Amino acid sequence: MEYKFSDIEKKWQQRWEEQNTCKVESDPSKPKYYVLDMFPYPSGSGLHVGHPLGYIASDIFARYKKHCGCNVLHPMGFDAFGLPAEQYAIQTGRHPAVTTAENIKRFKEQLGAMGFSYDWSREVQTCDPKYYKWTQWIFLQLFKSWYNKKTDRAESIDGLVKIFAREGNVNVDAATDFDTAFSEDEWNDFSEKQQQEILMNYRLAYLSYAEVNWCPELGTVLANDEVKDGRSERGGYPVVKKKMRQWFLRITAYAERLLKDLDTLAWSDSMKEMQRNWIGRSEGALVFFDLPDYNVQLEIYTTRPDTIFGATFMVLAPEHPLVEIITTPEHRQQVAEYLQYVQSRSERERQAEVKKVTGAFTGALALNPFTGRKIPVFISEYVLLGYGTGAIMAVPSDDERDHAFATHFNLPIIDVIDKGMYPGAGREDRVGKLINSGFLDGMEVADAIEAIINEIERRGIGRRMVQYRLRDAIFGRQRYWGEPIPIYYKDDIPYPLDESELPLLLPQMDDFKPSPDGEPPLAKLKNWNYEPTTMPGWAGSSWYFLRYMDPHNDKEFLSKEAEQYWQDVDLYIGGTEHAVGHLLYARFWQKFLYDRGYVSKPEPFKRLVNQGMIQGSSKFVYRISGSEKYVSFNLKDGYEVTPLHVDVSLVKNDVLDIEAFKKWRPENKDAEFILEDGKYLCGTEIEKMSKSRLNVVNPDEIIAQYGADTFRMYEMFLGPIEQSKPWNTHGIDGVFKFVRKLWRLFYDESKFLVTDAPATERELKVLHKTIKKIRDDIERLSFNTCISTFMVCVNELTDLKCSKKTVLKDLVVLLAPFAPHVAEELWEALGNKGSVTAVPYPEYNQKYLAETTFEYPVSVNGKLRTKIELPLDLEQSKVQEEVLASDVVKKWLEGKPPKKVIYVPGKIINIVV
RNA sequence: GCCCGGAUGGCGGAACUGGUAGACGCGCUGGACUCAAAAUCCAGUGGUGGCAACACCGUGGGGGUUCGAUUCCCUUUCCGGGCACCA
Repeated sequence: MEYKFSDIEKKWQQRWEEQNTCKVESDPSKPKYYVLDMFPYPSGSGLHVGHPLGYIASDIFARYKKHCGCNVLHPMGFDAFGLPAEQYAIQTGRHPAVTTAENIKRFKEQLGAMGFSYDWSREVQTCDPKYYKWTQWIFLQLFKSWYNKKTDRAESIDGLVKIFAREGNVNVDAATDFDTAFSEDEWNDFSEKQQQEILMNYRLAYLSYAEVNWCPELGTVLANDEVKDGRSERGGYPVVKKKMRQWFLRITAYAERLLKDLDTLAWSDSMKEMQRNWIGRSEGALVFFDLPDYNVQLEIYTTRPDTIFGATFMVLAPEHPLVEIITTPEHRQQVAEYLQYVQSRSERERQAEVKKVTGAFTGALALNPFTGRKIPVFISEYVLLGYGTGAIMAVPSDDERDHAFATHFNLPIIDVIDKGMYPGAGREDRVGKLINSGFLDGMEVADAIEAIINEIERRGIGRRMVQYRLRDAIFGRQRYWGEPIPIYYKDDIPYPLDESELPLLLPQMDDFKPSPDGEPPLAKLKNWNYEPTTMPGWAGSSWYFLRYMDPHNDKEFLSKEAEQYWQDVDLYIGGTEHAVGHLLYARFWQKFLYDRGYVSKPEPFKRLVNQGMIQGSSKFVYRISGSEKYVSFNLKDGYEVTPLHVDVSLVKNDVLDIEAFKKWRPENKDAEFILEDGKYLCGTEIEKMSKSRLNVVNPDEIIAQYGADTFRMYEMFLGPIEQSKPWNTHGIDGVFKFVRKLWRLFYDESKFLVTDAPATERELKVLHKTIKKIRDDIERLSFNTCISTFMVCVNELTDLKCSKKTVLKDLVVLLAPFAPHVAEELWEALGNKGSVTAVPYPEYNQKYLAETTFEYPVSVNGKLRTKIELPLDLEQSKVQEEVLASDVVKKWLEGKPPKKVIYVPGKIINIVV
């Protein structure tokens, strides 16, 4: 009988569906295990071979855990709101709701063909009102909460109102920029509008004016992580800074906890490091510098207060509010020109020319509180308004940028650190001894920092301060295809919708082109009295993992019972591209919900694995400029050529199918070719897999040719999941051969070969060795070595002609997570009823692994000389005796006694002479 | 510039805590079957020398620790990723 994968796979996929094999319910009698994939954005081009890499890995692990007796939650859904569908709609006139639904259908078909064990009854789609009702609900909870620094958690805003009414805000320590004190009497006298405006400063979801990343092309603002190199991540359009009224989420309140709790997570070091850098904690001091000629103080932040004796000038960000006040009449002109220049520069230019020194003198002088000298105040774009206080004390002796600035403007430089044995050290290194620094002289940097901060605090001219680079997240988007924000306005005051009014449905619209002035599409609707911006793409993905636990609940976002049972994600698999976006926001929402008592775990994802990207190998043809002639790869150097992407399906082993190429596009029909050895060879480049690069390999084709089981195993066989690698189909035959070889242990051309004969010791050894290795390797997600182990096992069983039921039945179960279809088929062939999924995973028996003797490699001075068979756990003295008795060893020792004999049981014997 | 990774045959990659480097697969070479091809099966396959047994070299380069290093330490080159005027 032949191995007919397409029949087998169809049969089992159908049966799993009919029998609800993958459905899972809370079951307190079993331990839970939650395996999650990052749900995909359903793009119009469907899945390519790169997408399933992580899904296959998670499916193997989920199935494995099921075999181990766990109750496994392994769901899938779609991140269905977002820019691409809306952009596509604007170009084609097709409504995003329609195209999204189509795309999801296609994705589900493709996923189904790969035999994943998803419980589709738990599917979520972020654009479904039944889902986004609860996204809106969480937003309302954020709106109705503030962050109490005293208790270090989010609390109800109603509680805050009570405190205000009772004692004003003087005893309140909240996460806010608001610093105006008021008493209980003042609070009670404020108008409704004034009260609401004050409360807005405390809410975790709040409206504020701020510089935002505005993308005119997309007609919307973007979060920091959606901007790369001054361009939008989606589409690559220019981004400019713009001051706008926006919704924000106060993620900065959680900066310290988001940082600290990273230590509790089983994530890769690089992933944690990326989050640490993004949060960007630094310790330093806030210091006030007097401006004697004005009645104001300049607040600066520094991480190196010890260098204050070397501060010879100050620099403000150009947009700093004090610039207007302190600029002297004679410098007004210069400053205005400089501000003009700064304005004219795009974010991109500014980033590209960071080395360029620019700035202007305001004419104002500040007083260095420690040297007592008057120092000039400059403005320059190298100081950013958004970080610290937007002003610095410049220490040109120790800061590279300050030094460049001082040199350019001819300002004094005073050495304050004697670097000693670290002459190349910079300010970050914090090494050396203080000089020219009054009472700090002779101190090590670390001690000096302590001493100066104490002195600053004693004099009341500043204080210790921790600063984060993390900014509050902009939450509104001037776009259509997203969750409406459940806020309405009365007298221009924003109020939350009542929870009973949720969901606030996204109204049907046909024309939702963005306008360049920032007017959101919903504002065009006459009877829309709600907030006109919608939520960003990451809103729905910040909590979807919780909804899977209780997807159909229309009373709560998540019931207590479901939450208590499933708790958190045990294994999360997805790409690195979400390091500082989704993964940070999701942790933030989880912590918020934890504070408010809705979930019981402060972190959502215990273990995170980042699958690598599968790149495409793009193929190129070389057109001779100004002609219809194409020259083969190795001959192209003699010509002036333009490389053009060619569809990978037209190329086999770098050879172009010329006829197919001519038919491929009408403009190619008269193409001529300069061949080498009668063939046209294409060039290759490894790039990201994408439609535009014509290098997309579709999994459907591979599955049609080899079947899903081979496809799954081949993707795993390519290498470690974490590694990125280019797709190539060359090796897939090897995996396919393995499945057929396994099949041939069960069937030859005509009959079923399996017998009930007892297995030999030798066969059991092969089996149990395999069980142990597979179990160990699955646990550390080393699936590529699992496949190799299976191959070795089947090769050995084939050599032994072992078609014995006792051996094969364990092997089939062992293989089931990897190749579920063929495993089910063979399990049934062995006379078993029911799905193999329910069968316990085989345990290995130490008895069959334990060797009594071991062939020891014997080395002399670390060089392998011979091998000698010895009982495994022999005493050192016995070993010595045995080894030295050997003729070969005697020869190597040349009659001299050895200095030492090193014996590691089960590993090696080494003789030192 | 800073911070993380990584470098092993012709190729993808194995070697879990220092212990026989190159598992497994691809490719290649030779052979069997065949009129022939495909498919399948068998054997070989890191390099150099040798008819051979065997010897020497070998995990990007240099150095170190160790009886023993792909693995640990220092240094250097190259590649990938992230951040980037963050005070």
